[in-house]
Amino acid sequence: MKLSAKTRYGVRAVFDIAFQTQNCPGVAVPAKEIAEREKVPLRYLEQIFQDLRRAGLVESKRGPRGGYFLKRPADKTTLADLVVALEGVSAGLFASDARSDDAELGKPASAEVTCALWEELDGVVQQWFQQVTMDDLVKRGNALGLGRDDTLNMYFI
Amino acid sequence: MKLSAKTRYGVRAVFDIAFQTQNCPGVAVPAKEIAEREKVPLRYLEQIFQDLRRAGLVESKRGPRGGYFLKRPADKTTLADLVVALEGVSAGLFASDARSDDAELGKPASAEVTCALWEELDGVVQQWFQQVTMDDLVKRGNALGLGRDDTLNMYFI
DNA sequence: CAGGTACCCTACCTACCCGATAGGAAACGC
DNA sequence: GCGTTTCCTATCGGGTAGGTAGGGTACCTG
Repeated sequence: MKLSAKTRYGVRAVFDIAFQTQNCPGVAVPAKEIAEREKVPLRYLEQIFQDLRRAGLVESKRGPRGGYFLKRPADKTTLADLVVALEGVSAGLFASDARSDDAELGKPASAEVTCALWEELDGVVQQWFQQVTMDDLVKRGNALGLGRDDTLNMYFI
Repeated sequence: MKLSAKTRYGVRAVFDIAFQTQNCPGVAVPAKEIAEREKVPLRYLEQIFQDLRRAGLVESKRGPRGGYFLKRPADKTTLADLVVALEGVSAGLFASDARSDDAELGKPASAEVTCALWEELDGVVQQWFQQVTMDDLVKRGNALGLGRDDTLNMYFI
């Protein structure tokens, strides 16, 4: 009953990109910088970004001046997208295991009731995930007065 | 991002008692019967019931004719009670881990935003858990026409 | 009071998976 | 071509979920 560190790292990482590049969308942010700011092991963060890239949420640019940037605008990427990409579950965060209980020969008497229950919970949670966009988080960051790294904005002077 | 089998088993077990004794509340249901109906390993189910008993959700009676029965009426026991008792988390199902990220020296830049996020999610989920009672589940079971075991009602003829 | 029933307590074990580290290859920019 | 940065794969240690086991204790019945 908890989110994996992978997902939490991933949310922080994507938020970091969205926040840092809110004035210059599409600019690549190197993983190294993100790792330092967000206190995520670099080599582990790289793996996370691979998952995000394969899921079509970020794109990458190699070599100097390379890094990662959002494929879609920040208000089109939801927490649900991240969770699905990183938690490794397509649909049914809670219900999935309950299903396997039935699959085994001889389903429990109360399966009809409890399975429906977990699916409802899934619905509630997924709906909540879907209505939180990265842009929402950026706005929150601004409201809290979080600091941006200047190096990115340099090129806009 | 999933409930443990322990919690799922526990929900089924408590539902089983509530459902079987809906016409004769307070009658003890032996673990052995529950284990068979709900397809839960008996020795494991016993452990689960110990947690539930210590949490004050069920009471037990030893010896022949013994078993477990609900301490409170079914409409006063919520899913939240069960989850707290079995998942081993007092408060903060999601937020707990995010906290420890901060605790480590050098908190990530986005901690202010993301921690608040997980706490909100906690709130949503916990609220949902709190508004589902065992009695609700019993009603669902009846609506679905689930079968009760006759042996308990025998004594009411 | 004897013996079976059923709960109770503690220890232990094992397979899985999360989180992380590592090595090296491929692309890119200057 | 040389440094930078992403990309791919393998590996690995530790924690824990899930279940087994053994023995004890209360209770009822005959």
